[in-house]
Amino acid sequence: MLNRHPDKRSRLVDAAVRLVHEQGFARTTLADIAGAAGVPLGNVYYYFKTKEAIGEALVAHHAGHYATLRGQWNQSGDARSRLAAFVQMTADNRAVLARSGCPVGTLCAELHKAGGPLAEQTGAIFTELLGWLEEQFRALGRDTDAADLALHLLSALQGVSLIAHSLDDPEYVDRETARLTGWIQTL
Amino acid sequence: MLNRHPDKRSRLVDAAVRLVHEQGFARTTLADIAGAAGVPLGNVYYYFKTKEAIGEALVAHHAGHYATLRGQWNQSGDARSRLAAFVQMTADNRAVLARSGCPVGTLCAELHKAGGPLAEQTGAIFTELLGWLEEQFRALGRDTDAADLALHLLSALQGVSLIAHSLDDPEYVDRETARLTGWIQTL
DNA sequence: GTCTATATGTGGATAGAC
DNA sequence: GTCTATCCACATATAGAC
Repeated sequence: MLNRHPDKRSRLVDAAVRLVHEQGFARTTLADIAGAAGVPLGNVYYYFKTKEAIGEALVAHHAGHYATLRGQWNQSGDARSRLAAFVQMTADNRAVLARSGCPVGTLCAELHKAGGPLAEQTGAIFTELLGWLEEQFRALGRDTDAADLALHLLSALQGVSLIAHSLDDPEYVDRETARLTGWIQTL
Repeated sequence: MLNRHPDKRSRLVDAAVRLVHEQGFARTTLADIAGAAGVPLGNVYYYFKTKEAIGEALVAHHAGHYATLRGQWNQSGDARSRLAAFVQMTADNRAVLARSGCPVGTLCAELHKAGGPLAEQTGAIFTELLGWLEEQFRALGRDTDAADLALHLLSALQGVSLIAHSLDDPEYVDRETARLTGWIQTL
């Protein structure tokens, strides 16, 4: 990625990230993205050969975002506080989650029904997250069941995001994250 | 619902349920549904005024399906065994869940991004399920936190369905349902 | 009630001037 | 590199014969 077109290209990606989160990938048209980014429709194809190419940039954006967060969390605190920070991030996003769901979770669900290479790339974000969570649980001395605990935590957060989104009520996020935060303290 | 056209209409709904689960609602065309049901495209509009009307029938189908299951579970066993049966149903569906996700969860996610009245109708399935789960936990003597336990259980199951679907691996379902089954026994 | 043919709208993608 | 105009495929929906 030589990034020779920082302005327009990143504006297009930013617009795509926001619109796809709100409307879904299929429902978001190139005209929507171009309009939101202030770029004429035809010019989009100079930066992205196809709509799927925008999808790839989108997935890369989310993957990079979570990689950055993990890097920050790895800099400070112990494993328990890192897990708490992860849960707290979900709690802080209660309003957005109720309105549009988890950006990664909803994208995974949609792209996997469509099939194709994009689906696997999105799923990889979960794999990376599960790996990082497993490391934290292992650091807490849960060597034997670290992977299961990681799966349980991510499942609960993804599930409550889906439910809060489906019922359009951020209170579900509050209740489940409160429970998970307490659970982490008992480990 | 007078159900004066049992054959073709129910064939169309059955085909829609299957195809929408596999492909998503937006990606499933009326031609797909008509073809799978062995009905000419134009004739679909005699039974359903619009595509959204098919969506309503679809949601009603799922709502009815879960209502029937709850009715069966309510007939036998105690609350703990009912909760175990609910989790076991997810475990038994591991292969389908990994391939296409939870029919209700994926439908909720997709329809809620599209907006409109269908979104609320689908979400109501979750509300009904949460209510039933809450009753079971209350029957176990968890009066104060029954609603939170219900939310936790449904979140974990919906979340692991999403993860297993995103990573196309039924083993995630096995691991999380095993944990949840054990958890229920401790309550 | 059933089915064929088609109208209508939309969205991804391209041509080609500048 | 940029932008306008347009092509083309496809999906919902309708018209109208039978």
